[in-house]
Amino acid sequence: MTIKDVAEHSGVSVSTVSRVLNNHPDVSEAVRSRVMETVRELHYVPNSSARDLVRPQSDAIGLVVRGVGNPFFTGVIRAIEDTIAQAGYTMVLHQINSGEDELRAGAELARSKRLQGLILLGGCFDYTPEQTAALDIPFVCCSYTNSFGSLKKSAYSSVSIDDQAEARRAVELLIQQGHRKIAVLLDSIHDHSISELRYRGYCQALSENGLSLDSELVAETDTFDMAAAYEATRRLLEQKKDFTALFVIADSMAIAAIKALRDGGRRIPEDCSIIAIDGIDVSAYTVPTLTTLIQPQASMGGEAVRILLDMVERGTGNRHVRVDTTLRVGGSVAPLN
Amino acid sequence: MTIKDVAEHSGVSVSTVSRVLNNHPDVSEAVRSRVMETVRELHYVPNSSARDLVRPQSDAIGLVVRGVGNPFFTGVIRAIEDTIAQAGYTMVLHQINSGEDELRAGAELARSKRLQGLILLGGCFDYTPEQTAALDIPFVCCSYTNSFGSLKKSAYSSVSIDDQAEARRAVELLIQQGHRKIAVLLDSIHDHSISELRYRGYCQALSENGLSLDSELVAETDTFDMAAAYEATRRLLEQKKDFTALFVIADSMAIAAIKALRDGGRRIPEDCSIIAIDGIDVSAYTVPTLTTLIQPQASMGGEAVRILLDMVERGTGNRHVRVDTTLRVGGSVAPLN
DNA sequence: TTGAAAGCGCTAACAT
DNA sequence: ATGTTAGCGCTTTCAA
Repeated sequence: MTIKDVAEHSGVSVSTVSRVLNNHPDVSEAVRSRVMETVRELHYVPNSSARDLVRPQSDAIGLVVRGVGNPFFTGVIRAIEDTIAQAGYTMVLHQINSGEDELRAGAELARSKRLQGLILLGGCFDYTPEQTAALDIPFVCCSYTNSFGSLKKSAYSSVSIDDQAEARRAVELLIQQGHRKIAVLLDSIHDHSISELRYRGYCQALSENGLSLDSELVAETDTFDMAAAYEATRRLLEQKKDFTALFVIADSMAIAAIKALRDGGRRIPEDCSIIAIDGIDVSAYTVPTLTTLIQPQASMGGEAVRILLDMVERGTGNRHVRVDTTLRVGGSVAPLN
Repeated sequence: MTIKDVAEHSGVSVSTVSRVLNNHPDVSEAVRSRVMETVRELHYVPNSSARDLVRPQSDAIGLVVRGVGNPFFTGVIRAIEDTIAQAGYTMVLHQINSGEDELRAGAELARSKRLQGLILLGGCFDYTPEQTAALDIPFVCCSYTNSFGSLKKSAYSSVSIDDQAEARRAVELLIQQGHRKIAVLLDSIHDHSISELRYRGYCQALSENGLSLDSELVAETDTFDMAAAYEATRRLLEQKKDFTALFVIADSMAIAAIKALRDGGRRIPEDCSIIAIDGIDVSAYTVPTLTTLIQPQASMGGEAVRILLDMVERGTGNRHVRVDTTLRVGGSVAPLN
């Protein structure tokens, strides 16, 4: 079932069918409707490989996401999709899993779909110039930076929060409430990624406020999943450490931590305050509502697209945008009694 | 940057480059390494449109998902991806939004990627034969059926739970605990979809147990989002209806309902029991843990792939598989005191 | 307004 | 072991 079949079936040439399919004006109404009729009848769908192959360039913007299931990403993806569509472009989403290399995936997507630009969501923080060289189109890192890599600032674009500063802010909010024994729940202190940055902010807040770091109050999960977060929190409790507050580096982990604490007999916030960073939808429905620093998912997505389109359309250079979080005052933080 | 550039740059012909790229055995080691070197140097990535165009057929299985953000889907998607990979095929994921037509999207994907088969996740329950005719490859509906459409059983495959029966089971669990005033929280009683089926189960359980349907105990949200579920539950409470139990058609909505009830001063389960259907990860971390009928995400995904590959490889006919839910006994249901 | 034909980048015969 | 070449399905000049 090709355009040729449609052409023969309607008694016209392939170029005429192509014109009809692409809404070219110079086709008689009679022919147009005859062709459309055939298309319907034959359930013809154009082969987009062939289409993409021949078209000089597409209107496609690529989005490579590591883990579409990540609830934090869903809001960002929605914003990206909307902004791209509004600008008259098409979004091509490509999902990869934790093992895959997002730069290779992006490069491949760029070729195969003739992308105009690329947005990366949930990538690594440690690219080298050699790795990004494979990408010959503009790209922007959404919700992360190259803090642990060797890329020059001018070699990539990014939209992100200041992870370390925001983590520090979160921990300081706890300190301001009188807390001194503050535990932290994170993926790993050496992941060369978001977890490490936020851990630095935690350390910074402690030291700036004259508190010493107690390694027994640092709970590592080695993953971002909730079961691990629950277990790590339980272990923290078992050590009978007398922490009165907990900083969690992600909302989803905090949801599990809340349950572990309550299952362990701690009331929140009376016995233990808890604060996190992310601001995913579901964490607004915990009991008590999770107090968290909300990353502005919508504006991060929108900004990423705007930076990219500026580069694509106007040839502007790479840009880095820092966005601020917003404190969601839930009920999970209280002054130390 | 095409295969031709690579060929010229390495001083060989395009076919030799193609052979190297596709791991054909009949290439000398010297030439192979020289070509690979050039590929790296030039950051060459094959144009997959051209590739797909020329290859007789691919090893691709398509997955069209309405709303990758839906937490229920993530487990299913993971299972589908794993099973497809294990069988030596490649998964092509295509995400669509609520407005788009999954059949058209699937047909387009099938063409463009030369799919061997298609899995639909989150589609409509009311296809007509005309609509599915556009799809000329085997497909299976995952987590839904054609209950409201006119498709013959032999015209499509499906993997799903028996929505009506499972809803009835959930409500009966509440009745067995002595509850008589049972409210229901759902999307719409006339959505020609999952919500309507589960509502039927609710009605059936009531009537079979001699309970009358009270329309004031039916809360419709007209959407699946949590904010609407929260509001609808709040309204239910405001009517001061004396229900002692609540059946919610989806876990995510139940999470919001729990909060609304607790914010309204109801204790769970002492003042109000709550049960749902789905079994998403996060609902295991509510306080109390949500009691729910778990849809076996992993086996549903795996089964969908197996049905599809049977059709693709062995030419077997369409098949329909019903899977059972598993009760997760949380802490949100208690006997009527 | 329509048709003929070139060519997009690639793979796979078919030659050598 | 390597090169030459014919298409895959489509869009787009160029001619008529």
